Amino acid sequence: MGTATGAPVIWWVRQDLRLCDNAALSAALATGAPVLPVFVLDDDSAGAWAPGGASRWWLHGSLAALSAALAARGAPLVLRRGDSRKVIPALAEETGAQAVFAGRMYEPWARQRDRDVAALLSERGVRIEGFRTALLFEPWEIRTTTGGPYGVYTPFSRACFTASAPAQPTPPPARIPAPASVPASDRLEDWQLRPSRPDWAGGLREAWQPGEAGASARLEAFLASALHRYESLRNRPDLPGTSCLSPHLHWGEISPASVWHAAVASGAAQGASVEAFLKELLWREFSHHLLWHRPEMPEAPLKPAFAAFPWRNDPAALRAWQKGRTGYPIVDAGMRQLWHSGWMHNRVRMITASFLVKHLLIPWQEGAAWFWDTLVDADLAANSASWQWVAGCGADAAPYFRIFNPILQGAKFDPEGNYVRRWVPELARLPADLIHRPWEAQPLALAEAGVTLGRTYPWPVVEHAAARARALAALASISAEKGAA
DNA sequence: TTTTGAGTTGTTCGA
DNA sequence: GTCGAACAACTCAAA
Repeated sequence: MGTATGAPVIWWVRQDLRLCDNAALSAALATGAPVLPVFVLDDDSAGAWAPGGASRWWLHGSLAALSAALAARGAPLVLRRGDSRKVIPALAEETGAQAVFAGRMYEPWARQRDRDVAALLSERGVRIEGFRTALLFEPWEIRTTTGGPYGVYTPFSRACFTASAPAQPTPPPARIPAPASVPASDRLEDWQLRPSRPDWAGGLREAWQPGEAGASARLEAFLASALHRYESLRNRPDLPGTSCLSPHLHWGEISPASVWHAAVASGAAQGASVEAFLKELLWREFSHHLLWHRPEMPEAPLKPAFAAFPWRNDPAALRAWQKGRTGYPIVDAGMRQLWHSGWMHNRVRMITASFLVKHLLIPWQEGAAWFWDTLVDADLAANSASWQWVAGCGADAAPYFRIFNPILQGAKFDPEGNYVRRWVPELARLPADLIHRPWEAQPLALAEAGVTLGRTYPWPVVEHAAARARALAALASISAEKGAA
């Protein structure tokens, strides 16, 4: 191991805000040169897919945590803002760096940007190397027997289980040799990633601890208390049955390989629950697989027939959905949990998304845009793939007749009504058998619970049976047979 | 090339 | 109240 002197190499930190199990960082360290960690806030390149409000709040915390962890190991984090096509080559020039190491990104805009940056660096004789830091498998590694990409989840997951297991995670470096001269950095505070006027982030602060330490703590808590019952309780929004790792995984504060191996090692005795959890990690992989092979996925339906779907333009209904005022308690609870905490239980994401798309016939892109702005785990691959799946226009999509009944779903997965009570407090005093359908309650029962429909809580914006019939008719209008007739 | 079985997460209706 | 079938047609993946 030589001493760290001379020109540095750049570790370009992106969605891999961690020191553990980071192949890009390891490769930078392996050169023996001083390492300069750099993060670029590149809203220019991301365009419409720049991080939304909740994601920016998270990013601030995660960068602060990474900066502190790096400082403790002797290396300062350099922050720069602007188009990476300018910032990265300029930094290489300024520091004399001959190499740049980065974790790969898979968003279409990021792929284009990274190609451009590589070309610009190449002109200057600087090399850039990409590493797999965000996924278990590269999207192009998993292939069907004929060599093509998968379009159906189950065979994709089987191929992943058959492929060689992801490598064991590597420990964090004890020390990171800093360059003798460190270029100027922006102040994180000056980026104003956190809201101030008004400060709406109180619920986020309560719920989350961004950063690598927070990610590890969340994983440990999940392994200790919920993994062994994951298969049965993961659908219960009223109970802490899920891992809540999604934002940590999105920002790369923990590697999917770390999560994979921890689950396998800790839950060996509860095979079914471990397998159910690993399959969720593979859904994340599948989303990236789809985005890689179908880069139009965030904007356009994967099934072309849906271009002719009779979507409605209904700003008032969209607003009611966004604000949790649809009159369907399980839907409103989910939308308010999202607004308050930046996160929503997966079961409720399906219910609320189905409601927007099928009961209200509002384009899935509107829902995806709202989630993009409000979720702390907003991820282009997962968000786009999941909305398309619910809408029926995606890969392996839900059949046309699968229209969630928000009353039945509420009764089935929030049987005591405690999830609704938590997020829709004006209904808290209704008994469990009425809380998911307050409009059917007798006047006396409503009065005893202090509920006045239309005043303390809205009437349903649409009637379920009528909305279901309307959705089925809309779907029939784009079916192949109908189109040919 | 052709064939075959299958496809995350559901609801409703009628027996 | 419970239970099983119907609900389209299509595409995918593998044999």
